[in-house]
Amino acid sequence: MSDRPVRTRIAPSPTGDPHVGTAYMGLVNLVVARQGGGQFLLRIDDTDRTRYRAGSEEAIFEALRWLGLTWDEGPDVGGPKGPYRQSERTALYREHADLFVARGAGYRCFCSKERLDALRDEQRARKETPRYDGRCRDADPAEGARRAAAGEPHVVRLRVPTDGTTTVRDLLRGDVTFPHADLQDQVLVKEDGFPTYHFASCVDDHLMEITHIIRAEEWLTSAPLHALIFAGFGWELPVLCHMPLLRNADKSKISKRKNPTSLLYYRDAGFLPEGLLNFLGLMGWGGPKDGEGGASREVFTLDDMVRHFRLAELALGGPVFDPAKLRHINAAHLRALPARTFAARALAFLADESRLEALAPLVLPRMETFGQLAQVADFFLGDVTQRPDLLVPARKTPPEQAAAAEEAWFALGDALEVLERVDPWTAANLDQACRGLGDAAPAGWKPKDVFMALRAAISGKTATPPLWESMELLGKSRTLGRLGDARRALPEPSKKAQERREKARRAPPAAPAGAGGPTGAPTPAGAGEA
RNA sequence: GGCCCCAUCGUCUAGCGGUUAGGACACGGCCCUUUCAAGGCCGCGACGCGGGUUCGAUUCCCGUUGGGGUCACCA
Repeated sequence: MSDRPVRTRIAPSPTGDPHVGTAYMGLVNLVVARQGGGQFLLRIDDTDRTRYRAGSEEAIFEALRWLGLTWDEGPDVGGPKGPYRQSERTALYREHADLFVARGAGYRCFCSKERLDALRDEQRARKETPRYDGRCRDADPAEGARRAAAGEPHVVRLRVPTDGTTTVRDLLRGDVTFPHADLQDQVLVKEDGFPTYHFASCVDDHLMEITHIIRAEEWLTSAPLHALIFAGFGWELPVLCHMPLLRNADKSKISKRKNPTSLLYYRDAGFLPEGLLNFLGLMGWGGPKDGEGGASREVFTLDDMVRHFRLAELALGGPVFDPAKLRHINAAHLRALPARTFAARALAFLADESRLEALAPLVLPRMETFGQLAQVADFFLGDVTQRPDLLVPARKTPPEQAAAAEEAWFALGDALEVLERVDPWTAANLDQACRGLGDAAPAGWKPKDVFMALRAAISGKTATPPLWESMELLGKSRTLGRLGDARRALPEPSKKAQERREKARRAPPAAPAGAGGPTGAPTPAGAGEA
């Protein structure tokens, strides 16, 4: 790491919308690479075929390009260390897995999933930390090789020393020590032959000559595993740096439940890339200290950041992502635009020709002059002021309103869950997916009340073009964003009420057929490591 | 629960042994103004707690509390 040129990377996985955390990591990694005169790479971490979402990779490219976080090497631009898509590197992983096993750093494990599940349940019942019991650990490697060659399904595991500790040096926190007793023989290659994150990432970081691994703090506890993998290969470990996690207002890890997290949302809602980047740069950092007497300045550009940012001085408290502050920073950048630039960018934001074309069939029947366009199309063109009063059925009497607000909160939550899974985002699909929502209407609500709540949430009014067409045109990120806004405009039900509701949902009295209702817990946004 | 990380105004942060603890957002007030913004001024508001170390702790150490993360053939 000493005199090699600085090389950093982000490795998002294409499992959903491009995440604001990806942009945060991208920003820091880009800045550090630029400061070191090196390269910033983009690697797509798509080793989990079950979570892969079509179009997600393109959306990541698009969002990062929009932000101006351009990569020097990546799947689309190529580079000397490619390929940069992990699914295209399987031969490399297989080769390295064999080498790893040959070196005795890992071993083949033939335990069945059933056995491991049973083991885990047992351990949990005894209130122990679930971990692999090492049954295959000391089997004869030659025997393992023979069974593997015979095509017997198996995984490859890391051989963690039975005693002692591993200490990793984090750039921001110093040495962090993990007893091996708390680690387990992690799976490195899955039964399907694909590597797990841990393995692929280490192999790639080495082969791509990454010098600084800058990633989110959630990875800190797997750092010793990675250190062991690098050591197993006899490779030099890059500099490790774990960044604090972006937080919701309640300090939990940022989530789409409590914040818009999709970069596409911020783009479509009319934030400037330089504004969002600036705001992200403020997370953990006070801005360039180039003011009077070294005063810090919190409105700055990417170039300023490259000039002044000091990774080692980053604040470690998990910063709360505050939309109000983001708007303020964005406003500063907006107001600095020369009139000419403003005009060009405003035009680009409002609508390109194809978007106006799509708008035509929805607004034409509802307008007589262009003078009425803005009024009819207001919620397509810009932000909406939420009207909590419109989210509950109009005929509810004032005493019923409070209870109805709670019902609306839950109904919007259900809608959010259903809508998140709609792909592709078309009116027909939306219609199909939301059928069950009407049937699942709260007691005392008619199906149309639920759809009126959705209408009010996306538009702030009760008279609009057809719901599904409107949602389609509005786009997924903004639709979900507004539903979330509407929900936050309502008082949040008590924890108790939420638990009660959760329980009722798990054991539905009579699930309406084809309701498509929410079943399993939704997977949290896969920001990947970036 | 085990392990790991973290801790200055409600929020983002400055501070790196001696400061009236600074700035920004938000909030409140005033000014400017035909209105609303923007802008200017003022105000509100923080070192979680307990031990040490030290002449002196927001700052260093330990503990505690609180928050967060992580414990998958997901990343």
